[in-house]
Amino acid sequence: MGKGEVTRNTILEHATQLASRLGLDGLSIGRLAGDLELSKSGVFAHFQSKEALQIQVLEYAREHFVGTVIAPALRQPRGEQRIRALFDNWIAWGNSDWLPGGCIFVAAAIELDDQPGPVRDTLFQIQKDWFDTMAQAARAAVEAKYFRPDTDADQFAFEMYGIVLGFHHTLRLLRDPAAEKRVRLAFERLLRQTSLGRQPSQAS
Amino acid sequence: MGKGEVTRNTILEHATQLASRLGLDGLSIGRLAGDLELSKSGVFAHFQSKEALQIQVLEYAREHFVGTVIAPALRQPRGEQRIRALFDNWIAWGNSDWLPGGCIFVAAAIELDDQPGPVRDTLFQIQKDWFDTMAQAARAAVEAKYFRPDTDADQFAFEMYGIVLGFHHTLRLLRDPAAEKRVRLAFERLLRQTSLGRQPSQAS
DNA sequence: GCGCCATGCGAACGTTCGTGCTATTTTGAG
DNA sequence: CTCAAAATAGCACGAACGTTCGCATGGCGC
Repeated sequence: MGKGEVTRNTILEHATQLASRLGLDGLSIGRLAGDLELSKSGVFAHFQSKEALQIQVLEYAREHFVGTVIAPALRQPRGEQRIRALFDNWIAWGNSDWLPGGCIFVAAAIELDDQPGPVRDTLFQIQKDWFDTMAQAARAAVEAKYFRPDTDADQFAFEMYGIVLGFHHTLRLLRDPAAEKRVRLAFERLLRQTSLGRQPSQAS
Repeated sequence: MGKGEVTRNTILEHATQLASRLGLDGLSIGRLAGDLELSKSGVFAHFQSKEALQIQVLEYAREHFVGTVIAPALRQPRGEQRIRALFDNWIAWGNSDWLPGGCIFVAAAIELDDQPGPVRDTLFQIQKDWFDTMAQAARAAVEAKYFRPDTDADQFAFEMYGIVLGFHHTLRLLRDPAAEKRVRLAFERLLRQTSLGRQPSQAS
């Protein structure tokens, strides 16, 4: 790994953390250069444009997300353990010190939701893949006889997503110390209702 | 209402819609002036600073939120009807043409969650009040014998909040046409589980 | 209908932004 | 050790930002 690549990684690391606090748009090349004691043009030279920097930040974050959230969970057996691992890792990801401003994908989703372009497209794909991963884990949980056979996997992913989003807002804006307790309660409720084993008749 | 106040309202109206798309930080006085065919200094004169403008935008949006979401719901009888009205009005608010970029409070919450200052404080209070309104409606639903007597009203508010946030993301970033169906399904599930009437034994 | 004061304009300020150039320094292969 | 190539610095640009100031002007109370 040449020196340039080392610098590039350093920049991306810092940029990712900065973007989690200030948003992808709040990222500025001058700020990055100042923080890392580089020249503005030195930083700029590693990326052809600010837009390219934003995209690479998203991809850099995705690699970490896959490595710390998805991959470990997929090493768990299908069913309850994998579902719970996805959830726990996700919660830990949003709280990690590595992202001082909270989940960068949540921040970016709000920021980019009506700003068409390649950056949005990148984020869209990341989020879509994540949804699919959750839904796929739900389908595997059905096969593993953990979830009810009539489970709507996409609906499960939707509800899981909402629960974690609620956690993110409650923790980060409202600073509610009960946020983690609440999110776990909500998830248990979702699991209880989706899983086999004593659950309501839930007609139709 | 003097001329100045009329202009001020026009500015705030446009600023609110702009902020819903670009964020409170993306708001720029020059952009506002251009759109409204005013001079930059003319716009600026109505507010002492950009920060004051941001705060007034939030308060302007809150008035609308109270008027179109909360007040009509509070005119419904306690219990199921009021709970459903809160939910329906909220969904409609997030979809309304009046907010072309989606709920401005959601956008602002992400943007401001780690940027201390008076703007964040204003939003914090708005969101806290909204949480309290939901929880209070849940308590009223308990009194009205719609919700189970052991209902945790704050937990209900948390879950309702998460469900709607999931809707917001699914609709706005993923553009999933099934978003509205999903959010209604999730809410029905929450209601079924919280309300009296055939519900699971839900031990402990 | 006079006169004042709210209202808005125009120009300018110092910064910061992203983005080009052209040098200069640093790196690593032969 | 040499020298081309890679990496970074330096400088400048045009544009946009929030903010300030002095000046015109027109709406409205008296």
